[in-house]
Amino acid sequence: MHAFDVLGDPVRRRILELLAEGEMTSGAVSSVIQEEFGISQPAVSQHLRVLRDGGFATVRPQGARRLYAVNPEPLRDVDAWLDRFRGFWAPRLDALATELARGRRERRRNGSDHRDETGSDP
Amino acid sequence: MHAFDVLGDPVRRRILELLAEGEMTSGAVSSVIQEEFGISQPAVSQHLRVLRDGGFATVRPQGARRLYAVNPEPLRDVDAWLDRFRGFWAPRLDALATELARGRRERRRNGSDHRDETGSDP
DNA sequence: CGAACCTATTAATGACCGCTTATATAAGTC
DNA sequence: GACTTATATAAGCGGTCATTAATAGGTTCG
Repeated sequence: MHAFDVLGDPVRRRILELLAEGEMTSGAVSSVIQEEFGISQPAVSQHLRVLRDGGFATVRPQGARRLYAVNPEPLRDVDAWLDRFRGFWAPRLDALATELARGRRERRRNGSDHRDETGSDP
Repeated sequence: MHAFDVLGDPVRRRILELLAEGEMTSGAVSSVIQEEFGISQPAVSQHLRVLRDGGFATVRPQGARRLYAVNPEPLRDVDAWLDRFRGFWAPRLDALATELARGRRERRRNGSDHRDETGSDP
């Protein structure tokens, strides 16, 4: 499943928003989501699974609970994909800032090819 | 259809990549996509429609042709949604750069609420 | 140990999405 | 005005994904 497909679901986006604020147990996530979206616990668990499989979240068992946390890699890829559009809303000065960020990101990945990291593979 | 749903499809992402490089006629887009993905002209046309409806692209008739161009707004929203995760991969110095960009973006929108622009509405 | 949690998995169902084929509309060309 | 080109729409089908219901695997605690 592609990064954007994972993010295509509002429940999964909301879960990531929650995890962005810090580690949370599966149960805590479930509570909030069930409250907000009115879906069952298994449904939430399956969304968590998709997030895990997609590399958006990591799990760490703690007794009977499972602590979930954000794994930023795929989100960074999405961010990188957006680079090619930044010119549309970040003219001139901002460009300097994002170019800085981009260059740095580029360097961090092992001086790679940059082509189509998140892209649409025919 | 939500922004991320629109971006969930590889064909649509590819179309946006093409349009990012400049205006293109429907036909030109179709050629490339049909070549790369092996789908029909109507299929491409339908994807263009989704991009139009989602506000990702604008059209401008020119004789018999239709010129498509990127409309960055929804992409900017996606970018804004990512803000809450930037801390994960843009520590310290990069933070300055993105914070610059973010502040500027914030200011440009009419000093709004910033909450959940692209978000998952329960 | 056994009962009460906490979380994940499986199987089945329903909805939606993307594709194709067929067709419509509109503009250029002879 | 007929023919071709350019693009869009309509209808129908197949597949995929989210959800639920039922269940299973662990963990804590009395």
